[in-house]
Amino acid sequence: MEKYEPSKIEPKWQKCWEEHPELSAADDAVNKPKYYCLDMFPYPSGDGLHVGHVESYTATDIVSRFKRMNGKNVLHPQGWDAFGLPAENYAIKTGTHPDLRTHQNIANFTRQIKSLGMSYDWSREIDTSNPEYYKWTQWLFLLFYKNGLAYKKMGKVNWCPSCQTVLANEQVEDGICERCKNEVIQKDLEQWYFKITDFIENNKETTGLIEGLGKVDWPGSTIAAQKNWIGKSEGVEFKFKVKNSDSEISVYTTRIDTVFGVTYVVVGPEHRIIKGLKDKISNIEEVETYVAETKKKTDLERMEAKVKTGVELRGIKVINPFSGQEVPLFVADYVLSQYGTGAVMAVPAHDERDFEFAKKYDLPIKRVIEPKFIAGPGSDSAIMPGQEYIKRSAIAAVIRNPKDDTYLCISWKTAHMHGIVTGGVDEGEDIVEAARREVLEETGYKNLKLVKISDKAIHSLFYHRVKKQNRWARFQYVIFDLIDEQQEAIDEKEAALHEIIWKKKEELRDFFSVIEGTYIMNLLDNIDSAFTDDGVVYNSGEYDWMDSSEARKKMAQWLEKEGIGKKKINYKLRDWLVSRQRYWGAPIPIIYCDKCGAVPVPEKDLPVMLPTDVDFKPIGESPLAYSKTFHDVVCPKCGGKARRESDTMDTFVCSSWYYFRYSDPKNREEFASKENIKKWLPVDLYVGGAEHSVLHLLYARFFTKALHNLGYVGFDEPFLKLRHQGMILAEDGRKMSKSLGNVINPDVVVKEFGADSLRIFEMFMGPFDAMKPWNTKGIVGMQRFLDKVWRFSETVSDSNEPDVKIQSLLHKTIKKVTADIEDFHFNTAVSQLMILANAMEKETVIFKDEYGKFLILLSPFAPHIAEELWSRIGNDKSIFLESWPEYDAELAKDEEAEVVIQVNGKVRDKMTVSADMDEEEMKALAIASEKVQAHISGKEIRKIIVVKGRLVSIVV
RNA sequence: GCCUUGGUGGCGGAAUGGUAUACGCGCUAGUCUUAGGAACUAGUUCCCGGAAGGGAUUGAGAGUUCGAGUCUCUCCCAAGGCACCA
Repeated sequence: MEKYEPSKIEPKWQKCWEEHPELSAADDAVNKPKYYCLDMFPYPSGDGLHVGHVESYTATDIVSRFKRMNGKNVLHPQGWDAFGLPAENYAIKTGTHPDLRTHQNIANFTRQIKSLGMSYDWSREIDTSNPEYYKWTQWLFLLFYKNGLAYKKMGKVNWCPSCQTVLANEQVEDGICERCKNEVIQKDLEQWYFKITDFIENNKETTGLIEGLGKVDWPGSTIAAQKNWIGKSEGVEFKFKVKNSDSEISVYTTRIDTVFGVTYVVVGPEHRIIKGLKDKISNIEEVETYVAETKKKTDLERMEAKVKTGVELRGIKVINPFSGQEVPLFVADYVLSQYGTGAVMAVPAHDERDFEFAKKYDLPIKRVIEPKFIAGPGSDSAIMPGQEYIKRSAIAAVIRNPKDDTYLCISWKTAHMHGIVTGGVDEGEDIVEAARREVLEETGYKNLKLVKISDKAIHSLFYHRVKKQNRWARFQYVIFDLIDEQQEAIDEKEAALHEIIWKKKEELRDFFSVIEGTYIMNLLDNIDSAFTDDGVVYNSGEYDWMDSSEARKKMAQWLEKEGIGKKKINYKLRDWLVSRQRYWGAPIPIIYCDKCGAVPVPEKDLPVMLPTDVDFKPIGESPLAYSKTFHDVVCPKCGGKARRESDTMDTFVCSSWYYFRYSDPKNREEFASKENIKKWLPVDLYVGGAEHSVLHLLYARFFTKALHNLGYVGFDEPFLKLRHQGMILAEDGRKMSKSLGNVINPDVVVKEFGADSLRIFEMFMGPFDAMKPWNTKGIVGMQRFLDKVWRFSETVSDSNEPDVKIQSLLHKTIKKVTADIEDFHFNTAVSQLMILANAMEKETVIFKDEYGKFLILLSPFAPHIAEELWSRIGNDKSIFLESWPEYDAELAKDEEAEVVIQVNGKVRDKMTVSADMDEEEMKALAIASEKVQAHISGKEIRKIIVVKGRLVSIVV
């Protein structure tokens, strides 16, 4: 038999599959259950395919082939996200038209993908820069426009001076353009927006962007990232009255429970109250100078400023509606004008920013929240007397509050760890005994009962607060409550305890303050940080001793009753800015007429074609504006002189709906027909990089929701199941990058090892979603494996006398590989195939049926070699027309099982018995074992646990 | 700081609460070969021991359990996302 040479067989089968497109085509007509398996379509960059592309495309190829063999009508398309800045920048540099460059790149990508044996339905290929495609991008823009979801407004926008275009908030990272890494500045410009904020919450029948995340199967991190980006916060908005004036200042807060701690109010520099109260502000010049200065700063400079700055509006006092207290008013640029009301109530004791500011300007800091370490009955951190004694989960202190029958508990471990107990534990002494001893010395009580308490509750008290100060507090005293084993005695003991506490009150004052019968640790008398957690409210009038959450509820009710405020929900997400002043994108289909204003281009005139007579140099305005053929038009409404909108759309608009187009890529009447959308969508499996966790996925969801809301589609989440491939690092553990010269080119790997080896290797490297380093030596192992499979095809025999061992392993493999593909555990699927191959190789004869089934299992992973060997064992049809094998639970069973015998949890012997031996028999055999006898003889057997076919555990 | 995901041999990694280290790489020895390579065979978590055997071990500590990599709690570390959003 000749050697396994991938370079010979792979091109051969690729050609054959190309001649038989029905093997990978999605059939609109057939009435089988559908499965839509989608890759995030690539941007065809000049660098060509990356090993990361190979990883995700192999995964979807495996799933697609697997689903087809399981009788599904699979839609597995590929296309090109062809518009975008790199091609345009390349054009500026070299003078090559972006269209030409893009299509060269697409040709290269296509060649590379085909060389990997991917089973795409190429008849559905799409290209967002093709007028047949962007016609519908424009049509969707107009659909949104007509329904009030696309609008133009003047506003502060992110402007990248280097790219010479505006950017969406999502494309700015830390004030830096994510593309070119230059600083982004703020500019006032009139721009187009999509109303994505209409869909944050449910909108009529359409599930909102937040709630919809609850019904999709997506990675937790991506769901979290989206929620985080939307940034929903629930709070209240209410008014501070300005003293001696009709003016009011609305503030927004999520922590109304801290309102009695307000010591000043701050407005952002753009707040209109500054103008409104101009006459009353005694230092107006100073204020105006400050405002002017902050306006000059970029967002980046504002954020980078280490020290908070601000100016008091002298002569102005505002009144806290809860306490009636008068507090000063400040202007400071740490308050964001765009968020909430642009004004905040400042609570330095419980907000880090306010704290910092108050320290700097020497403003009062008033504490109104204490950490909650007194647990009420029913709470899981509350421990009531009479609970069982638990051996090592000691306590240090239990103090009862007789007023409401709650207990303060301090765990021994925690107390000791933090130096609360000074006595310490002697070497080798039991920690619980140490506690008893110390208590005894302190109090003279003997019948101490130790109770278990939640470390978590303690944690919030000691660790959290103390660590924030970057030092460990040390205590000199400890008070123990005594909970006697006799319930009756408790009252008496309690009295005694209180006596002790009161007696020690003087000494204790340093760290316990006594408030209303509740002992509150006064650790932070010298506050050097804000306490920002929820806790118990005090110094707050009628709200005293409520939990933060309860106080928030009651305070909001009061505000609403008084008519000074209301509950309010705020979001960080703003509307999506979609216009770009660049050439290589889909033109916005709007015409401006002096008479009629903005007029949508009539549908029959779509697409608005990108002109070719332009210079690409970015000049701060779209290059389209200088195309005579493009710019000057007549108004479609009145026939008068008019000009076209010269901006193009953000490329994310093009990629927000492409998954619809695949269902009906050649439709000239609609973006996709209703039947085809209904037939194929939503997408069952979507695979792509985690870098799209926020932008693309959020925008695509918005498009689907908008189309659902307008009645075009019957579902409101486009991607049911989403998986991200993990990043593949270079061999040195660093990111692959051109500048480091450590990029692996798939072409080179295919040439040296073959596409099948590359595919299997990328699947075998580790969990699909994990970051993993490349290792060229590792591919050798894959080649050896495939070589082995190739070699032992020689031992295949027509006879059908099954080998029990191989048959059992084969069925186990069918079971595991099937489950692993469903679960995206490709690495263990490959490993299981290797185990089967290793076993088959050791046999002198392999039966054809078993070998064939093995090849079918291998085929989605390594399609070329599977197809080749399949034909070599006498099949004339493609292996991909076979059905996926089913496993037989009976055959997968082991006849014999190796049973482990444990004594006190340690493995002492093993025995091989028949798999269905009953428990009594196993017990008897286990006890009879010599090695076991050595460990149990002379001892009493207390317990025996038997797990059938697995183990016997003997406890002595 | 917050959110998310992780931490297991020399390396990538595997393990429904039930033999930790499957599978692959690497390494060691051997077979074949003029030689190198390839291929094949055996071995390979660590410590003690010639062996039989024993002990330790899944970032650290504790808890639940006959039994914990896996469940609970605390701490430490790493990666990624968000971040002056009140």
